[in-house]
Amino acid sequence: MNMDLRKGPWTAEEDTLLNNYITIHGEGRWNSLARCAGLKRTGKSCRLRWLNYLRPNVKRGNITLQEQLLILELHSRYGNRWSKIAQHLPGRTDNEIKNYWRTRVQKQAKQLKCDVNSKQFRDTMRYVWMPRLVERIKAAGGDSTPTAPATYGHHMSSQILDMPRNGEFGLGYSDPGLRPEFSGGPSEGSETQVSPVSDMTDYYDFSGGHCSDSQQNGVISYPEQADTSSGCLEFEGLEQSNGWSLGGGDSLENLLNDEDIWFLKQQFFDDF
DNA sequence: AAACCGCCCAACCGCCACTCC
DNA sequence: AGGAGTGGCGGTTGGGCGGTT
Repeated sequence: MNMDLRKGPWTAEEDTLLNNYITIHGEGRWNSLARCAGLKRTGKSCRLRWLNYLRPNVKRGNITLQEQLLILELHSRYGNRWSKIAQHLPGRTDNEIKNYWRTRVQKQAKQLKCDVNSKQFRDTMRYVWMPRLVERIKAAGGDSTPTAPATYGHHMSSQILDMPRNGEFGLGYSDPGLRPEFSGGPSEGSETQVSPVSDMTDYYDFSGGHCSDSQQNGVISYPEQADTSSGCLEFEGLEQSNGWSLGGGDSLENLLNDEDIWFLKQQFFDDF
């Protein structure tokens, strides 16, 4: 009924109005809040703006390696339940995680010409990207000691990062209500930062590096996966036949170059 | 220099669940 | 019980921007 409701990008004035009102009166009852604050917006719009942008401690951009790993793991568990995933990433909104997934992860699936929900793609994430993320977090986060990266509580970090040498991989949340504790705001300390456009690439290195500990003998066991028919995926012979290895890199964008895509198709997507 | 293209992300939309009267 | 109002969630869109031709 409201004829002059505004849509589209928020102005600085609107942000100020919303911020000031919530500072004084608190959030909630969004429709009446919008009216009382003098905003020509729907309650929904106000709520979204507050939760995704104005709310204190909200983090935007620079999704860390640790956060990437968490997102991948949590998505394998929860699927597209973004708000559920966001609960484990303090300061991150469901919207941002959803955007991250669509722009970064789904892009890789697209390059592989497979469905992002397919078992093949999930396996690629689990057995290739995630172990590589763990390695890179370890490498960037410091050393081989149990010391946690700055952004994680020790409980979480020990679960995520102390990947057993026998190649088992899994975050192993023993507590379903576990929430990793980040030490501070964005861009702090030794937190492993990645640029918004370099998230998940560069984990493949076909130039001839070495296979990681997590993939010794070319076999990765993944005992915690209940939703796949096999908990073990063979990487045997990959290096020999293709010179494939999992060397380091700095960004995921280059993770799947043309050769990588070709190779992965050969290995995992032979229905092409 | 300008046109084009693809990516990113803020914001909107539709649906569903919950609460209150 | 049921209808209205509201909140929350996942999917989708479109504008801005940077890179490329």
